[in-house]
Amino acid sequence: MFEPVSSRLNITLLESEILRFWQKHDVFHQSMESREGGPEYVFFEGPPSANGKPGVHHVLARVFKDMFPRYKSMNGYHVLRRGGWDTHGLPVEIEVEKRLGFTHKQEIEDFGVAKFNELCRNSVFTYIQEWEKLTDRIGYWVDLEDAYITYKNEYIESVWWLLKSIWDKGLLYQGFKVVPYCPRCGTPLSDHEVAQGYEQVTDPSLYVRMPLADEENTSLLIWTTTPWTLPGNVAVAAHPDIEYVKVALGEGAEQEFLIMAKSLVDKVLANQKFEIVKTFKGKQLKGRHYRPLFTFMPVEKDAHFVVLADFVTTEDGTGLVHIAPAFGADDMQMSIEHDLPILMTVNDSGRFNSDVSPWSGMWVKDADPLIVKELDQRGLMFEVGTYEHTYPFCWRCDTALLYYARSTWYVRTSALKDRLVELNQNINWYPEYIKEGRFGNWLENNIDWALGRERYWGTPLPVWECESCHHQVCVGSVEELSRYAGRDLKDLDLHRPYVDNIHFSCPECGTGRMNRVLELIDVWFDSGSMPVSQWHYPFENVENFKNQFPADFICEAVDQTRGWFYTLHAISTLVFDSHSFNNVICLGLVMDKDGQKMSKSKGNVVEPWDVINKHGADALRWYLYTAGPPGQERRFSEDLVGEVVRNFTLTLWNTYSFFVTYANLDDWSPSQDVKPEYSDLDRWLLSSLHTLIRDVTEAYENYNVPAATRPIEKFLDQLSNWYLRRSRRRYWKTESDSDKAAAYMTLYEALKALSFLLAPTMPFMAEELYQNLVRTVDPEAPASVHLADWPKFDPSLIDEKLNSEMATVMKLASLGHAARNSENLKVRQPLAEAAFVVGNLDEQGVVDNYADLLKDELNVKAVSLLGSASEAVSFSLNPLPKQLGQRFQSLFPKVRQALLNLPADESARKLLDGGNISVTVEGETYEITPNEVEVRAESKEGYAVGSEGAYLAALVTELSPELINEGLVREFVRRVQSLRKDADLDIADRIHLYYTASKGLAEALTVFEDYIKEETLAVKVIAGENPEDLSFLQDEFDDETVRISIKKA
RNA sequence: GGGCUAUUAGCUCAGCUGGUUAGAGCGCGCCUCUGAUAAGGGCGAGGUCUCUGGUUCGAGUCCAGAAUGGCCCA
Repeated sequence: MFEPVSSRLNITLLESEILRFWQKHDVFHQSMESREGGPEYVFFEGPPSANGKPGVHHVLARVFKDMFPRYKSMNGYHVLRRGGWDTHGLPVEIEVEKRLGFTHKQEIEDFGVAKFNELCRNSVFTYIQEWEKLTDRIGYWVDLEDAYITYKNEYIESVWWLLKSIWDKGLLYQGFKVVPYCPRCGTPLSDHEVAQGYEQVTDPSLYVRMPLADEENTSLLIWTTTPWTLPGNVAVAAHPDIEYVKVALGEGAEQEFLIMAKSLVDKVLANQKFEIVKTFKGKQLKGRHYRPLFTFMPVEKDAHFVVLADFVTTEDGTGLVHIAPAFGADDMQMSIEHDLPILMTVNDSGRFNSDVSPWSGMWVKDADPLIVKELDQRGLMFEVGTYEHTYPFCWRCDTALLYYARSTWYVRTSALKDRLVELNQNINWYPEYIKEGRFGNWLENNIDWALGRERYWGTPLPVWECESCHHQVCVGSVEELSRYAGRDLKDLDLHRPYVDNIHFSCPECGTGRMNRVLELIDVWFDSGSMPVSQWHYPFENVENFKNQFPADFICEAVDQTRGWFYTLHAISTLVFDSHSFNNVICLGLVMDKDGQKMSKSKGNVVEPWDVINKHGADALRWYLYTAGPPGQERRFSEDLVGEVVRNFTLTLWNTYSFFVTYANLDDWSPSQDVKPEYSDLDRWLLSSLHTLIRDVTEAYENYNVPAATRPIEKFLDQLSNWYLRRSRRRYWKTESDSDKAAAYMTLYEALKALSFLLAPTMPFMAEELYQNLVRTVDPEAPASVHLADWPKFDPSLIDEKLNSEMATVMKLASLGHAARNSENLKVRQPLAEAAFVVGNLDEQGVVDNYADLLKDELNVKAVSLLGSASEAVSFSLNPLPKQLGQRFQSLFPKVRQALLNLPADESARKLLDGGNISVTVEGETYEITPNEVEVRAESKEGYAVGSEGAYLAALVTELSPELINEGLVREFVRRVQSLRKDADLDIADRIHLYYTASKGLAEALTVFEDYIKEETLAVKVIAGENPEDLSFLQDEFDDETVRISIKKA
């Protein structure tokens, strides 16, 4: 006996019971332990940070991460699924700062770094319970009890080891560079951080005069959108080969001369009267001095002259670019090439320093209008407008970034660019275009990794520097640091401020004191180092690391291309000269219903719990797998999850519940003695099933998620709406013969296989099916479907011919229904005959071979094939472009026309009998085979016909009295059945049936009494009577009236 | 400005190396079937396959350009 299954499904109840079951039997850990000794399949968890709530986009990543480890486990692989948490970094600090009401770094210093970091450490897991609950509820199996945590000393020590390895290769260096800098956070941002914060802004657009020193009344005209950089100006750049002009503007005393690029004159001086006085190449401007706009700071070097540079363009502006070395990467390059002074007019809070007296202490962007005003008053402002462009903002605090010259630490990744690119060839990217596209391009354009962060809560950069001789050492372990310090530091917290308090004397000069450099490292280095650091390698777990590197599979959203995907790849390339992962699924971002990215800051994050509580985790998972290509962005819609439940889950459930109900009624089990005798329909279903197993397995091996899921939907549809619909009677007939055994066995095999095929994707439903269908009959079977083996397909059961034949049968049945419809012939009315036309000779056998099936489905007494000799239809020819086009190329249109000119009926008959026909085009005669022309059948008058392309179904519509009677009886039976249903009778309950009917119907009912008894499980049929104590149904149809009552026998 | 990617029915998506009637599901309207089904079946309305050129006997598909959305980089 199987556990009885209600036809109603309570999804959330079912899922919570399954969760309890897994927990009780510790199935997750068993799924790892039971596969120990098997080949390793390595999965890396990209660590999320638990100081924010998980959203739907996290669910997306987690369910994709889940399915492959489950699949591989079922295939005998040992899959460690170690979780991880990303715990360092600015986001954590910002949360704490907000709580403390801090707005500036100095407040942290005053508060005390030790205390501050303690608060950070405590806040890191604010939402960890939320994460654990959700992870558990969606069935994502990952080991969170044994998760790696990036703030642990062991983790940090491994990171230090990696940094030391990079240092030893000479790839860690300190440089002076203009970096995107957040003045509020007081730290430079890495490129991937900057990338997250571009916004459309409106900035001032200024055209400013720079009066030449040696030419009266003549100015260089420059353009800028950042007035605050003007006090730092030391030069103007011109392109050596662009044409410049001197133009005259105004009259008399008002007259002045401006210099700018020729091609921009019309744009800049639109609506103004001007005259070009002189045209010359940019190189002629070289070295021309102009009068500085501001002189706040002393200039020790020669400055304020024109330099030549290739980066100057004429896309906008004036073709003359103002250079402030402290505030632009190109500008800094110029200062190096031309030995220009660097004017640091702004402090590291983004405010003017005391030298810039009028605006000292003012936030530079606030000073913009004041600077404009001053220049205007001095007559230097030519034009002021506004300019819309994208400008970077701090991705966390939303402060405008400044490009600002800082000394900071870099990893010289650009030195290994070629290796990064080569090793990328070892990675399979899904979707594939990321490999050479987004990721490949990023590697090709690699720039050094800005590693330093001037912050508090993070992995300290383990570099110590001598106060006196500036000798630097990089420390790669606690043990090494202990040696330097001359005491055992194994209990030292490797965070600030504790590491900062470790000093020792300089090993180089022997006298100076060594201080740590104070910087932290980019948190992305933390997460990118997880293959190593999660094992505390090389200090421990050397074997584990070696077994678990590189990963076979990782999966995150596409925004990690420059994030985790890159840092994993970069670190493994730098340190191990290896790639870090073999296969990666790169998910598209989840958008809200309007196509906007979901993010915490926008507050449009969909609450995953709403969806799960309503539709269940399986349905949400299935939706995410099947909704579209994984790499494509997707708009999330809760309604579509509901559709999964209606179309897929409930269909599956009903099929399952049908099976269990009837199998129990018949006391059937897979081990019964009756030998099944499979029908064509059974063999077709098994063929489809094994085709499905083959295709799904192949899809998993290729990381093709839609191909691993969508075909299951199609199979289930065919199982439920064709196989089962066509087989229904086989289950409720009374005798338990070999045909019934075959029907049960086939359906059982299909449902059982589905439970395995669905295990990685719908783990809850799969478990339910498995427990009831497998475990109840085989207590020796593995305790869970997730501990069982993945099914193997049997090629001997795959019959392509059968598959295509059945497709034809389904098509004919569908046309038969269409034909009935066209004449309003309801299916309950039996008809004498249905006749079919099929497209080609090979398919003609189908009608005979599947005659019973077609008769039953269409409720007709006979089926036949309308041969070529038939008078019932007329034919036309449809020359097939694919075949004929390829054969005749440009001659095709003429051949086609020639074929259409042939007498259609005669040609069609030849073709239907397998013969060739010939056409003559331009004097040449060609033989045309039946494969090259489709024969189409069309209806003649007097038939109910349905047709599509070459296929046609025609129904004989004349009704004999017997057929009419049978139709009446069917109407009657249907009403009895619906009474049974309304009375809530069990499907096997016997009844007593009473009726009174009008004359014609009464006659029919007498003739078909046995049939009625069989269909309605009536042990007694009493005509002409409706007992008064029973309610009755009164109805009219086909000009007959009837009154029916039933009673449970 | 550059790169990647997408654009097919009201919505969500298929459409293989080019083949002439562009499909499915949902939704909508009409009809129908049913002792597994919250379902099923049939018909219908709904498409200039984003646009413009080109290649070809033939373009949703290939090429060039453009537009719009998304992401990334400047």
